Amino acid sequence: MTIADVANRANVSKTTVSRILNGNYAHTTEQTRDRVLQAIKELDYRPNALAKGLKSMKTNVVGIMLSNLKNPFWSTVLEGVEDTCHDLGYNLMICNSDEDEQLEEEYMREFRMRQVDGVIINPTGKNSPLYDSLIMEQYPIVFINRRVQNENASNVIVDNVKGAYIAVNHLLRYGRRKVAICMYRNAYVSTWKERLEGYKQALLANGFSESDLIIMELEEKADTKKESIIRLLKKHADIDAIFSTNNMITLEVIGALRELNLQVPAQIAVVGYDETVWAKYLDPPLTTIRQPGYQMGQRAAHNLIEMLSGKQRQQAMDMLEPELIVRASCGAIPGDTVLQPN
Amino acid sequence: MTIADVANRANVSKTTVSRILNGNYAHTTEQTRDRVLQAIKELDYRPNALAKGLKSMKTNVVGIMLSNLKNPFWSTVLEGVEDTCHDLGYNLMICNSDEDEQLEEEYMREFRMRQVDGVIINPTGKNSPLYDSLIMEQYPIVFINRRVQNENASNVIVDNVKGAYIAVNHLLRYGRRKVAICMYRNAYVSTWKERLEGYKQALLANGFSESDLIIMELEEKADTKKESIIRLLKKHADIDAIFSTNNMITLEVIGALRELNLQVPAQIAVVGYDETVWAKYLDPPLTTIRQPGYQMGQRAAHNLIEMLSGKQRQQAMDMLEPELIVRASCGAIPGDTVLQPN
DNA sequence: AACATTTAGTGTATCGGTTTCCAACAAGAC
DNA sequence: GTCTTGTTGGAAACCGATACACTAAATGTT
Repeated sequence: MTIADVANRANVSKTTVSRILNGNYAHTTEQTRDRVLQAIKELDYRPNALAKGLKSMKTNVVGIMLSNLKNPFWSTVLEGVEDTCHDLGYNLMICNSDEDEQLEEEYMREFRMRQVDGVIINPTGKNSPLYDSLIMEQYPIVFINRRVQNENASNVIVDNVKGAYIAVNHLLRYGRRKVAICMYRNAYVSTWKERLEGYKQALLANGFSESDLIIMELEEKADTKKESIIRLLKKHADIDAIFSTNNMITLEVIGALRELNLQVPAQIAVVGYDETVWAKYLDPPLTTIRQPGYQMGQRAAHNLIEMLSGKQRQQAMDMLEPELIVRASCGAIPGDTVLQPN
Repeated sequence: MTIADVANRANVSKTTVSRILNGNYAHTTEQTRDRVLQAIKELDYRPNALAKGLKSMKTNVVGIMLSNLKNPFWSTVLEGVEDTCHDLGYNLMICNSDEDEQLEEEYMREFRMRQVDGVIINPTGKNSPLYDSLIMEQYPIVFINRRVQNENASNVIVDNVKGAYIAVNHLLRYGRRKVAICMYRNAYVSTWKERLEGYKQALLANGFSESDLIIMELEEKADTKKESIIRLLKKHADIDAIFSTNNMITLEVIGALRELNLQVPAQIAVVGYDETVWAKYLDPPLTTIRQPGYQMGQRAAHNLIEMLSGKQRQQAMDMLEPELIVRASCGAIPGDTVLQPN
């Protein structure tokens, strides 16, 4: 079942069918148009996207590469990306680098062999030369969630410095004096650096000094995160608050606190990064920093596709706003208004 | 940069290059092979997958269609699918029917236009003629999570009757006498029917009768699920346990119980379907039925790809085992051994 | 030495579309 | 009546691979 079959049935040439399929009515009368559309319907003709893409150099497929598919945070982002792609006539190819720079390169290669029109990527952060060369050759790419330091990169991120700042500032405003940050040991990823920076800024802005920073670092790949946290909690026995920098860490922190029988928020207050469906049902309900995941996905897909149609320049830096959601775990009054820095 | 360029550079024909690229060394000496591989490397040649797919009628892409991308349950399944696809040399295309039968058809059409080798689908359940016709024409398709009633269908599912049975049986064994089931009102989806069936079987097996069934039905798309649950809880004021049939419903149930100030498990015990990362951190820690999501994804991808290589017959019914994870919310001793029906 | 067989490699059609260039014909200009 | 212009449509090249049908040379057989 090819375009030739349709052409035969309608007694026209392939050219004419192709024109009509693509809405190019310049060279056809309404009658031939009807004949062709009729034939298409009768034969239930489905164009072969491979052939089309091969000749036209455009597949209408975009790729998305995540670095940790397992984290439910991405469900929401993915939904935003998929919805937008569908609305704009694109299909989506997905892969998972699993924070592995080798895999990231390999998948990028596969995307390009498949002639994907562009890709959205949450970079591992470990492949700067790769990112740079892609940008240099103007390959359509949008970095999401994690920033890539290249002045010609297109990024869609959430303001991590601000998110961390409002979290920690909130804790300090409600009287906490020994606030620790709990994060992954990872030198490559912008999000961690920025959340650490926001934590630091909040402390300094509230009259604390560098020596008051309490940094609890975890191995990202380890299965023993909770044990590490317990160890760190024993080491820093005087802390009265924890700012936890992602949803997975937060769960482990809660587990550790429970195991040590430390009361939240009475003894230790907790603010977690990433609002989730379950945050409000935890014990106690968790104060979080909400990141607009769906919107981030939408924006990334939108920007990429604009870029493809040449409407938008390559370079862009979309910074979305995080939001503090106050619940009981931080020891403040739920319903309190959101605090802004400065 | 095409295969012709490589051929020129290595002073051989396209055919030879093609053979070497595909590991078909039958008609080449080691010397020419080296020359060609050298040329490939020097030119950083990347084969065009579109052209390859067009001619060879095989794309090495599989599609996955979910019906609710937003539910974090699918993160795990997706990871299993993606890992397996990657291991077996396939890429993955993803879409989201959002429980909409129109969209489901549309996406299916798109998959086929893109010459996807096969698809894994969590069906909306509303398109039986579509499923039947796909199966009839031997289109490679694996149904996941939800069963499609067609003797030639290939399904990968979890034993929902059993899952529900062990959940409810557990509640009854620990003395609950008024056990309600909380589920979506949806006539199309096998999972709901089967979980209801398991609930019923457990009651009957424990000496209860049809009249003891307490079914709390929710509108799936409504934003007011919690309110509905509260209304239903007031209506059935005498229940002492709730079996909640998916992770999202469970969260709403917990919210409703909290709002009504009903103590879990003292007044009402809860068992939820779907083990999640957060279940053990809820208040109280939640007893759940674990579904092997990653394994389900693995199996589905594996079966589909076997089917593509002709190694496996079309028909198949892979039934995975659910598992009871006992925590505090059901009122039984955590660490209790898993109960088996009969 | 003559012929058959095996090995190494090539030429070209093909997959199913798009696109460029050209043809046929009608209408309008002079 | 010829020339120009505009409209409708088709023939064929092309995108970049694969695969079939071949050939040329080397090797084996008697």
